[in-house]
Amino acid sequence: MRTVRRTSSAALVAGLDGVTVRGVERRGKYLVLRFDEGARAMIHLRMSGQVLIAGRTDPRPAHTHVVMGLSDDAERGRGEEVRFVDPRTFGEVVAYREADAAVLVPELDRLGWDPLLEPEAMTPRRWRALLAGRRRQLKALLLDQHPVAGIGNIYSDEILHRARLRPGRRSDDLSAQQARRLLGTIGEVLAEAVAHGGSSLRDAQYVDVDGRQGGYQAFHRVVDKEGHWCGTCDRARIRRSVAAGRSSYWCPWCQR
DNA sequence: AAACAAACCTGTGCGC
DNA sequence: TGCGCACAGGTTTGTT
Repeated sequence: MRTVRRTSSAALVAGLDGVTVRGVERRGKYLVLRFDEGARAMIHLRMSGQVLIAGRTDPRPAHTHVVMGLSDDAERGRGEEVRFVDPRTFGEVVAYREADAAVLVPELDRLGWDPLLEPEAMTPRRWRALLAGRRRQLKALLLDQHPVAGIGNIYSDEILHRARLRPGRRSDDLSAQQARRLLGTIGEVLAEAVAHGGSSLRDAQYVDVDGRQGGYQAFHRVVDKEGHWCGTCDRARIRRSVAAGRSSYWCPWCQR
C-alpha cells in the first residue's frame, strides 16, 4: 500500500515484530519511535494522517493502513493497538534500523532548527544572519523545513500576523527589531498551539491519539477568516492570497 | 537562488 | 437531490 512505500510491508512487519518501545520523539513534523536493538519507525501524517490508539475490538476506521498491536499494559488498559489512518495516503510509515537512517530517512538529517525542542539554539544574532542570508518571502522561509522545522501553513500565517509582517515580505528586508519579534512569535505561537492540542479545521482531520480534536483554532487570528474584521486591530478585513503556492491569510492593517 | 507548477490521493463543500 | 469543480494541514522534483 502507498502508506508503506520505502520498504515492503513484510519488512515493516518483520522490523517491528516483538520490539519494545524505548522512546517516542517528534522532530519537526516527523514522529520517530525508538525501539530496543536499534529498531526505529518514522511516521509522517502529511495532509490527512492520524495516529490513533484504540482497543483491539473497536471497529477500525476506514483508511486504516498500518496497525501495531501493543502488549497488555497496566496503565493504559489491555488490548490496545496503534493505528495509522490516512484517507489521502500522503502520509508515511517507515520501519528501519538505526544504522540505516541516513539511507532510508535522509530527510531527518536535513531538518532545521526546532523551536520547541531547542528554543535557545537560535540566538537573535544567528536568526538575523539566517534571514539576511536569503532573499525569500517570509512565508516560504517559515514553511521550508530546512532552516526551521515544524511550521506548516496554519502556524506560518498565525506567526506572521502576530509578528506584524506580511507573508510576502522579503527575509533580508527586516529591521533588527522586526527580526527579533518574528523569532519571539515563532516560539510563542507554537507553544500555545501545542498547549491547546493543535488546530483542527473544518474537516476535523487533526486529532490526538485518543481521537480528540485540537482547540487552538478558537485562537486563530487570521487562518480561515477571509473577509472577517481583524479581531486585533478592528480596522481591516482579513485577506487571503497565495504566497509560496499556499493559501495565506493576513491583515492588511496589522501586517506590513 | 528562489519562485512556481505539478505530482502524489480522497473527501468535502460549494454553485448550479 | 445530485453533479462537477475547486480546494484542503505537506513534501519532493523539475522547470523557469
